[in-house]
Amino acid sequence: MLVNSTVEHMSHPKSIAVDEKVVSCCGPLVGGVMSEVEASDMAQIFGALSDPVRLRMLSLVASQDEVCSCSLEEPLGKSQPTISHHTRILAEAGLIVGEKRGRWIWWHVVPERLEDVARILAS
Amino acid sequence: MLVNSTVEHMSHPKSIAVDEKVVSCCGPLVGGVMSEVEASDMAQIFGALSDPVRLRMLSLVASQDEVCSCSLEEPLGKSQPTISHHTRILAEAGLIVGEKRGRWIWWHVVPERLEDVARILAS
DNA sequence: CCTTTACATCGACATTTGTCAATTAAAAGA
DNA sequence: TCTTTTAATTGACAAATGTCGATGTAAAGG
Repeated sequence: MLVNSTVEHMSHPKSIAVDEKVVSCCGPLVGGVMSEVEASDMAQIFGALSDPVRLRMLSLVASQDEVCSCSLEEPLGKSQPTISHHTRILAEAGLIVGEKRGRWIWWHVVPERLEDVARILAS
Repeated sequence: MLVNSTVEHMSHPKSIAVDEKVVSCCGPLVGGVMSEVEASDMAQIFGALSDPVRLRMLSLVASQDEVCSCSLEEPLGKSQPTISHHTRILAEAGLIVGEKRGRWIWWHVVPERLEDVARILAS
């Protein structure tokens, strides 16, 4: 999500089921069959990781610990609206966070979130 | 992939880059920016995990260690062609393997594959 | 053979997704 | 206030995706 440095933190809107029920406990191998709600929440996260541009974007953000949107256009070869579109999807999945300072938004990864997703798969 | 018990094992067709370069070493946080080929390979795997029906299907298969396609239709509430479609996508991502015995195909998960994907995220 | 059963394939369709040009919004500096 | 810069939003469009009915295929049993 996007965080304004002069304002309170926003919580991830769609991460409740994953955070509390799935991630903290176990992977899909345990605890019976996944509910439709759990499945939809998890699908949203994996959907954010299912695009090559977003995966390269994520690795770019991870390679430094702060990257502004403007410096993503050139290495990814995409237009400014497309970059904005993809950062939004990664942010809504809780994988990156943007902090607005002046005219720029500085993105950084959320390592705990990546670990959460990893824990879903390997119980 | 699909494995016929009377025939040799098939290797996963699209998993080379992930298996050798990404998974065995590190997550997206290390080793510079991801190449387009690596990103496409990983996106295919995450794409297989980005659908609620497939996630529930995976958890169903994981909950027992062998499930035939026919017993997936009812709990998932989808038609037989749709089930076939989704099993194929999960299998092409290397997440499940099907073994044909008689008229049935018995599916089971590939835990090592799940661990591979987990290792991509949490280096 | 013929029938039945389990699964794959095909064709069609609606929905979703990725993309960009054009425009809007907001922040900073002159 | 006016201009510049950075990012979000809108509108449009092609491509990909999920779904099912209809049909094809292969295995087993009469």
